[in-house]
Amino acid sequence: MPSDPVLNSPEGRQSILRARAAAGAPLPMAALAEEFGVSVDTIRRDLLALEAEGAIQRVRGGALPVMQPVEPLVTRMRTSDAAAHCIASRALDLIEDGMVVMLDGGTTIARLAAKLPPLPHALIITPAPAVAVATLAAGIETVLIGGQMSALGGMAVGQRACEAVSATAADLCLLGACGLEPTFGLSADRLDEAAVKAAMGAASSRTAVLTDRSKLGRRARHRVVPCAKLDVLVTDASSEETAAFHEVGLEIRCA
Amino acid sequence: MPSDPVLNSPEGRQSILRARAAAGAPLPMAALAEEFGVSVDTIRRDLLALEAEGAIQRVRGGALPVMQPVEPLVTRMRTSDAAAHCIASRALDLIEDGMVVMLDGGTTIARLAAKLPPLPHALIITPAPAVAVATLAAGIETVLIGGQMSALGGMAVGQRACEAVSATAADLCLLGACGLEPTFGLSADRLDEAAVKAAMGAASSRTAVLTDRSKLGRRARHRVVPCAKLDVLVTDASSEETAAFHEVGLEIRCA
DNA sequence: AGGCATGTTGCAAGTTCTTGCAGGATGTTG
DNA sequence: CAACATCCTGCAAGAACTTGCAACATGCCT
Repeated sequence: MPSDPVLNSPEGRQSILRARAAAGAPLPMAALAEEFGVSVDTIRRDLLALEAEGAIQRVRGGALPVMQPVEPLVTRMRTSDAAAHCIASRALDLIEDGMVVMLDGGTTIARLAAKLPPLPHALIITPAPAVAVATLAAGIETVLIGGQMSALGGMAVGQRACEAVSATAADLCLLGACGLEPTFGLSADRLDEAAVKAAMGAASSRTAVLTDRSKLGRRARHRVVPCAKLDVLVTDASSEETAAFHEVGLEIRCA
Repeated sequence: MPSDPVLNSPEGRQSILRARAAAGAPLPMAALAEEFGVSVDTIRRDLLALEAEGAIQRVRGGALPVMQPVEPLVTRMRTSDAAAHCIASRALDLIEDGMVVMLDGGTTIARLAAKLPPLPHALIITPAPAVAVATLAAGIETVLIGGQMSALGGMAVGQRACEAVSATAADLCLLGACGLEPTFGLSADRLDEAAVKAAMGAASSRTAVLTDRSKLGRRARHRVVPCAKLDVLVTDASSEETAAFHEVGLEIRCA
C-alpha cells in the first residue's frame, strides 16, 4: 500500500531512484520494494526503465549507479556497511519537512543524505560537497559551507568554514563521530574537522550523533563537544552498550 | 460543494497549486480533492491546466513539480560528450603546478577536474562541490566556496559566495559558458550564477573560457564579463568561427 | 425580467496503465 | 549436480485516465 500516493507513481519512484543513483547509492530491489511498499516486480520494472535511459546498470538483486561520482567517499561507501545503512535509515525519522538541518561529512551522513526524500520546505546546511550534491539531487534546498577542504574527511574546514557555520541557525544537527565516550564526549581525529563539527553543534538547537558500535567508548584525539551538549544517539549498539550514554542524558535510538 | 467561495475558483485553486509546486511539493489528486472539497475530476482539470503552462508534470495519481530535482551535473555528464572531452583535455595545458586556479561549475569544467593530474603545489578554488570532490580526489589542495546552492548549475551562488570569491586571488580562472559572443561577451542563463562567475573572473589575473561551438554567437540572459576581460578561448570550433573572437583579443586554443 | 452564452462541475462509459502473481528459464552457490 | 534465488514472460484485476454530456451558476444583452 503506497505510503505517498504521488511519490509512488512510476515517475515518482524513478525520480527518487535516479537521485540516489546519482548520489552513488546502490539500489537493492528487495529493500526498495519494502521501502516503497510495492512488489519487487514493480521495482524491477523501474530499474529496467532507468537502465534503458542509462542512469543505472542492473545487476543481480538490484542495480548500481552507472557513474561513480568520485573516489574518496564513494569507495568507502561501496563497502556496503550494513550497520551504517541501518543507522542512516533510523536517523531519517529525526528529520521533518520544514526543518533547517546541518549535516556533517563522513560516510554515515552521506548515506543518510542519499536516502533523504524530497523535502520541499526543508533546508540543508553542510560543509561536505558530497552531501550537498546528494541533497540537491533530492530536490532539497541546500546551503554549502565553504572553506579549505580537508582531504581526509571530505569537508570544508578552517576559520572561514567555522565562521560560516556560526552565522547560521539550525533546528537539528547530525554529526558523525570518530569516537564517543560518556565522559570525554564526541571526538574527532582531526582538529580542524573537530572545530567545524563543534561549530555546527553550537549553531543547532538539537544535536544527534550517528555512529556504529565500534566508535562507542573510543576517544579520538580532539573533543568536539561534551555529551551534555548532545541530545540523541543513533547507533546499532545494544542497550547495555548505550546505557552509560543514556545516563548522561542522551536519548538512544537503536537501529 | 465549495467550502470557501473565494478560494474555490479554478484560478484560486490553481494559484495555490502553483505555489505548492514552486515550493517543490508533490500534488496528490485524491488528497487535494478532499482538501478543497471538490471531485478529483476538477483537480485533474486544474493539474491539466498547470501542466499546459509548464508548472508541473502530471503523473499517475497527481502531479510532481516540474522544477525537476534532477541532479543537473551528474545526468548531463552521463551523456558522454566527445567535444566537451576534447576541450577539457586541451585546457589542461593551461594549468601548471604551483598555480592558484579558480574552477567554475558546469559539465565541461567538471570533466576537466576529473582529468587533472596530482599537482602537489597547486591550489584549486571552486564553488562547485562536484569539482571540489574531484580535485580533492586527485590530491590537489582545494578551497571550497560556500553559499546557497543553485539547483541548476550545481554550484554555490549568492552574496556569500561572491564575497568569498572576491576575498581570494588566483592566477587563472576557467569558466564555462551558456553563451559567448564577441560584443556581448560571456553570458550565463542564471543571474546568480553569472554574478559568481564574474567575481571569479575579477579575482583572477588570467581568465579562460571553455565552451563548445554550439555556444559561440549565442547570448544567454546575463552577461558575466565582456570579451575584453577574457584572455583565452578553448573550443572545438573552426578557425572561421573563432576569428571574430581572435579579433577582440582572445587567444584561441582549438581542441 | 427573460433568454442566451459562457464557464464550471460532477457523473458515466470506454480505454489505458500499473501492478502483483504464476510459470518456466536462467544463473549462482555449496 | 542439486538446491536455491533471481530473472523474464504473459496475464488478469483494479485503479486511474479520457472523453463526452448534462446540470448548475454567472454574467450579459435585449
